Amino acid sequence: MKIASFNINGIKARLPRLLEWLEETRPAVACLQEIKTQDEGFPAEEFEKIGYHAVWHGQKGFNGVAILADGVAPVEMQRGLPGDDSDEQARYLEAEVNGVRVCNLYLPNGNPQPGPKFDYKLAWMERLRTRCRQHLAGEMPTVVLGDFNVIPGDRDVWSVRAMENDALMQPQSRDAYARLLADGWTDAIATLNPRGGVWTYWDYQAGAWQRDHGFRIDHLLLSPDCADRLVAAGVDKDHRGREKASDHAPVWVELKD
DNA sequence: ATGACTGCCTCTGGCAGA
Repeated sequence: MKIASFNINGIKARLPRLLEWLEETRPAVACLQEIKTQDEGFPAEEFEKIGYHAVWHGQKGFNGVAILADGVAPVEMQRGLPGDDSDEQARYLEAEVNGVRVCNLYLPNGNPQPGPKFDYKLAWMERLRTRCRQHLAGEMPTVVLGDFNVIPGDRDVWSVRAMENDALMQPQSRDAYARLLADGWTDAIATLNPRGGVWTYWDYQAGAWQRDHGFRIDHLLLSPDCADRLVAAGVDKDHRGREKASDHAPVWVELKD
């Protein structure tokens, strides 16, 4: 089964491109981030028309995540990241699809750093690690995927110097990501591309796409039983170059059935 | 060059993004 993640940067603005991508690549599960709509505005019927059922967790104006499944209804298991009752941001949604637990996340950006937004990011990452450890202790095959807003290493960015002060690649952000992985998760794209040079995001500004000035922040993490089933993983890079594209490209992993 | 672009909701400019 193919499981994909796509930060779409606004579901209303992106709907034609999103439907096109789903029909062309037909993932069994598609996790979306930055839907930027309230629950009432989510266009579920547009996905139903092409055979996808959805669960979603929206918020007015920004954030928001959704999980789509081909021909089967995802069974929602968790809405919002546990660990802080005061956190109102719609950044996390879990569902079970065909025996696999899918954890879809939109991790806080954290800029500017230092500051309260960076503190929120790091605290969020600790909460995520706690949640993920619980999953590793359980029985269900699990994939944790989405926009992590972390550049894991220097080989994951076009220019270390250009990004050195960014929250996405501060040592604290990288250490938190490394600690999460060390608990037992496999970064699918990194495992299959050990030399790096794979980007999932290109800024709209400064001709970043045309110059291939990108970095890798969208990740697919596999529990050990899913890692044993890893067949392939990749980036649908050509979708970033289309008319009215998101600033992220879709990423995906193929698991043996 | 403290720049650059895009989407959202609308206080049509300010915020957020990364």
